[in-house]
Amino acid sequence: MSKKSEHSTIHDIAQALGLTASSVSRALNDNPRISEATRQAVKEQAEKMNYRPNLVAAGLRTGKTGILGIIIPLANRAFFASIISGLERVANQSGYNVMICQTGDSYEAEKSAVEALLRARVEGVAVSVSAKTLDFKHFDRIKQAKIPLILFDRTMDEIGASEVVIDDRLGAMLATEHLIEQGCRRIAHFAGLQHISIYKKRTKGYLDALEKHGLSYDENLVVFGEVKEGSGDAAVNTLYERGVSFDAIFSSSDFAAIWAMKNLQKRGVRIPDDVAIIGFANEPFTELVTPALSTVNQLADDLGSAIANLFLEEINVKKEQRKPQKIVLMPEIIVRESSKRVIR
Amino acid sequence: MSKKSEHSTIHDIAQALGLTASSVSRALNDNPRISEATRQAVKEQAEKMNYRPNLVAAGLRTGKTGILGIIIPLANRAFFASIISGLERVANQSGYNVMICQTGDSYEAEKSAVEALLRARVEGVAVSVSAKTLDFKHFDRIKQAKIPLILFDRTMDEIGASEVVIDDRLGAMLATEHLIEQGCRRIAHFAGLQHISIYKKRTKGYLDALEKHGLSYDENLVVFGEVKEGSGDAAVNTLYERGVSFDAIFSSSDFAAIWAMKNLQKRGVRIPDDVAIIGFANEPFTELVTPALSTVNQLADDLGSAIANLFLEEINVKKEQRKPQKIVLMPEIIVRESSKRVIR
DNA sequence: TACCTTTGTTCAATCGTTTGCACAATACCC
DNA sequence: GGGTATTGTGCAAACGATTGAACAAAGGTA
Repeated sequence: MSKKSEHSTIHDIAQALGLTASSVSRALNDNPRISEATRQAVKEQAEKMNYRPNLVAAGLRTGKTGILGIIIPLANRAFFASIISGLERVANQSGYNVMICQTGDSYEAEKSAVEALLRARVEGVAVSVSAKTLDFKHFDRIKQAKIPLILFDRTMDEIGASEVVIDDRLGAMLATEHLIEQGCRRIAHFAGLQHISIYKKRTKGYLDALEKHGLSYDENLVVFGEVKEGSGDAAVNTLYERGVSFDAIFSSSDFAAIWAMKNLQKRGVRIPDDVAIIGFANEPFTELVTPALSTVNQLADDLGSAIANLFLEEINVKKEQRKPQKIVLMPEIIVRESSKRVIR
Repeated sequence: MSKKSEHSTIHDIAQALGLTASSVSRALNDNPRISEATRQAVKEQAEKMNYRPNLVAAGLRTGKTGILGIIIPLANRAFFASIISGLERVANQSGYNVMICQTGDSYEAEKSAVEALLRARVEGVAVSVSAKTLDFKHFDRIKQAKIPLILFDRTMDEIGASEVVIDDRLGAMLATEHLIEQGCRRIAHFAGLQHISIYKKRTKGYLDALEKHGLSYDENLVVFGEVKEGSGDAAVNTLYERGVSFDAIFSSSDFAAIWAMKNLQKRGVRIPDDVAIIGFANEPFTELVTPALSTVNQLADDLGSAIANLFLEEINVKKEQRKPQKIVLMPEIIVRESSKRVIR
């Protein structure tokens, strides 16, 4: 019983049945060039011997490891966690495993993550580009390896890879229009850093909505800069310092929205009656705060499964004629108490 | 330039330098049996040729794939996401990659996750056992493979594997004591399903704290049953139906705590002055609700890194004499507004 | 009977590394 | 100078699967 290895191999099965390894291999893979009788016998014996195919050996021979790589800034963030979840679920259904690498938003870590995945010979890589990444040579290595490269969330046109994203402009537009429908006319906007494309697009959506409904743009209503937790608090202060009046806020981030809400509540402002608020991302906490925060659903789980599906599609296309695709998911707004005014 | 493979191999390097693959291999691995001169030459050439070691080939030969597997119910849950994050970070520092499998709390999925990871020849597996898992044969296969098996969060003594957990009893005790220190004397408890060990331990901690401080146990103050989102709401109703008075709640789950808080707020109960509340888990939303929810920090990230460290330790121990270890992390309470009464 | 298919199996090479062993060249010791 | 270490490389066999090609046995056809 105690072999050299802990696992039985196709050779062991072959020996037990008086066959060769090749026949066993073909039997297990349902190759037509094998008789039904031996196929059965082999499978029974495999079961009996607790045979478990060695994907490493098979991978060496075939070049297919059945592994997908994903590179993200931080696994411990709701958005990325959902993407991983969706990606793994779909990939797994097709027999693929998922390997994850975190960059901590460091350029160096991103580079070494790419190398690590290529060394492991993954069959494809999905990346949310690190915020600090400015050059893209390390992604060329993925293309040189001729495996699918799929960007999501934070994409970079320069790389010329497939993309899976949501329509940020549309999401922002829907959010802003919703506020307008609630009767709001002076809608403030927390815009985020504009060199990051998703924030730029959200601001575009805000502006488009205003224009569509004939509202004029007042630059005093827009606060640029990071949209992290504390900044929502600061942004409200900024609006007050400017002495500008507003009856709604569309924040490009749920975090900033929540802190803005806290600030306003402290000031005695009623939400949504005095100021309606809507955020962006559908972070888990948004439905737990009081009042529950309206937001834009980023469909993170769907993004993950879309990535997996695109990968499965690309993997079967001849590498040479693989054209970068762009998949755009349509976000939906989730209306909760923070923006739902009583019917006038 | 266009070889059969997309990657250069040690043979290519060897050929370019008039050496053999074995020497190249030794040079790259800093084997002492190689001259400094050729070591240099090989490394330069490798760099020049964009050589990337094929971990699949090496893994086949050595049996070491450099991959760690983790099996969790759902990646998209803050606690597990943090564990993944901590695990990946530490594992990565030691050159390991992480492969994840989700079970969706299904027994079947758990079984096939084990198989998938074993087929991929991971060097160790960390598992949070699915809620539906009642027999453990599939874990035997991991032990048969003689690789480290580490259980976390939901553990099962029956399996006889190493464990990394937090001291749930202590966390609960600290939480309850904190409430007592705030002057609370009639502390309600949302206990969760008692056949799940973590909830049982938390209830134990609650009882221990009461006893330590000479408070008598009133069964009317304890609500058993699931501690999911809606159930916090129902639990408060139950307390009112029982007509029992209480000045604090220790909930074994943040979710139940938050819904309890919402319920109480609707009833006009002031928090923390009328009822102080503390939850368990330090879910991300706890600091965002109003009032911010006190809770017990589960140290998920630390759990993840502890798992990685234990793995790294066990991997170097002769498989035969690997003894199951148990690592217990000490949780801390995080006091926020929901339980911090003004100094009397 | 001779020849051609079809069917099922074996043979042997291959994927890219690692590694025990052999072996040559040089260094060391008395 | 003869014998023994020491040092640096090469040889060749793994690791466990896959796969094109060869081949034997059986069946089919004229």
